[in-house]
Amino acid sequence: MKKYNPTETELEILQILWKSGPSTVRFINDKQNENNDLPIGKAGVGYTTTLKIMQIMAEKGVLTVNKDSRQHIYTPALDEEETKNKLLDGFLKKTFSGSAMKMVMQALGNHKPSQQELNEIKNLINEIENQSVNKQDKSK
Amino acid sequence: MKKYNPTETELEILQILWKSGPSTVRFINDKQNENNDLPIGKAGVGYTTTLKIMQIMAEKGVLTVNKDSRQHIYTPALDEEETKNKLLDGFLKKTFSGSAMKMVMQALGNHKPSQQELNEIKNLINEIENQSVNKQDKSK
DNA sequence: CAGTAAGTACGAAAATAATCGTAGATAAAT
DNA sequence: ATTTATCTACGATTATTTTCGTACTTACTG
Repeated sequence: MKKYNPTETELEILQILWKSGPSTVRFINDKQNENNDLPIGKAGVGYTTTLKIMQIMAEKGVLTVNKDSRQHIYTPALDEEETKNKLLDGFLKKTFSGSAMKMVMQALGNHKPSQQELNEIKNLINEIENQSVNKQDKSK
Repeated sequence: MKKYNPTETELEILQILWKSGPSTVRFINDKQNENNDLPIGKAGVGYTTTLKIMQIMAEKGVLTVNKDSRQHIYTPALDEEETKNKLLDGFLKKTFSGSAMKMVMQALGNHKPSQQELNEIKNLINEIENQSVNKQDKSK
């Protein structure tokens, strides 16, 4: 299994697909252009640009495509969470010497989380701790 | 102030500089080639490649260079923490829709931190909580 | 059915990043 | 004082990613 890394644009497209489900090129292209609210004079991404990228992605196997109807329907072939984990991993290696802790610390220290968010984390930490203490029947 | 984003290679060089302090091209190039332990047949990064990149970085103002001696000495012109924060921010936007929490949760859930690491985080959380409790009139 | 709108296919240009070869200058070694 | 090693300068090449123009094809409208 070779290592695949989505490019910027590919990732943007994947995100839209993960969020909205299988879509046409038209839909994706519209989303791209409304997301990146463009400066006054500047045009958005051309339709054929998006098309081309998505065709390439399909070639690579990153998307599957249903050609039954004229408007081809593209579906992400990669698991969202797994892909994000890989991206996170690569980012960690490059930027924080692979230390998730360093990054978490920096993210927490930097981003001033709300009390609610802090609680979420505390809960998660508790879960993790309990898990390792009594890993007996945790079938949740 | 325009937004600058180091490329892969530039970041690698910055990391070495941040870690080791002002350095010559030779030093950086050596580090690069010992870090990326290369597959048997494959050569490392050429010296002039590293040189060229660093010259470009200097042009951009990302590095400063002292040319007093023949071996030019390069120094990072960007603050490490600030730069990493920006990178983190960009990564969050692209990959986790800008939610630091989502990412932290995924990082924690994924990487199975040690008890020691968990404690560090708990401490940090406590610090943050106390901070917001004590400084009452802190309008955010 | 004619004409327009909306798709896909695909080659090729433009933009960006990374690599290297070669030349010339300076220092070090013998 | 030669020769050899080490540097910098810099153009040019390669690789990768993104963008788009153009040609077809198929649907829709009247």
